[in-house]
Amino acid sequence: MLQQTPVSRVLPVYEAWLERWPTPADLAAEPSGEAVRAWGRLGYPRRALRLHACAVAITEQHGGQVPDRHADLLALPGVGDYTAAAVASFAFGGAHAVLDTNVRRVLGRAVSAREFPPASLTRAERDLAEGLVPDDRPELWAVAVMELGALVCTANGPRCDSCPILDLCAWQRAGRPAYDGPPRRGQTYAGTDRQCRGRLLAVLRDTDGSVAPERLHEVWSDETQRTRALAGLVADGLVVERDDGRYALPG
DNA sequence: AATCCGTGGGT
DNA sequence: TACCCAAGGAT
Repeated sequence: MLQQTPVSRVLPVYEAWLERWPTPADLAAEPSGEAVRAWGRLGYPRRALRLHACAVAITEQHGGQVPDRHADLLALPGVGDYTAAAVASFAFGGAHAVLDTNVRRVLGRAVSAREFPPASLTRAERDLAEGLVPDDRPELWAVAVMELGALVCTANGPRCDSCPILDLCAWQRAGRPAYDGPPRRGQTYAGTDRQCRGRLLAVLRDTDGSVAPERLHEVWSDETQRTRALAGLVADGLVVERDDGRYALPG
């Protein structure tokens, strides 16, 4: 849930989710469409599908227990290098470089004197991060660096006056120079397939049972784009077309 | 390697 | 008002 989504928006959904499905087996026993519905408006609903698939994999292949090894975590649906490292470290105390957007920014500033990290994770960043993971209580290091980035060393308006490592920050020492790398393109959204998919799925999510195609027309009039987006949702497994031509979340 | 994939709060 | 971007992953 936290992938590309702020903590404050995740928390209420997370609480409700765990109350309804306390264990992986509980979630695995449900149709994937229920996960998509319960995902609500967190965004990137394919994550809901993958989390459901993840619960199935844990139930069927790991005896219902979340695996503790990085390689096993990495093999789970929707779990990439960051999430595998985060779970292996936070939950099991493993020594891994937990490289999320916050950590990349903190290390980029404190060590490399750059306001923002490169657009994509570089080998140099990984080498640096791995070299900093301590042997003793590595999970404390991981959570500390991440929280520092989330609460103090923020992307905009960093609270440098209350930073605990200000005296060893290379970016501070360099006079906090502004970012001068290639422009990081912003995501336009209005009129995109993403927006269209979001509108279509919202109709399905907020409706019990199935909906007629006409209901989808109401939220996106451009037929070419609507058809393409709907086909994409079906291909992703987020939506199913029934024999009677109506649409529904996967049952 | 570059693109695609949602949503909403902050500025 | 328009940006910016947030505990990324899959292809």
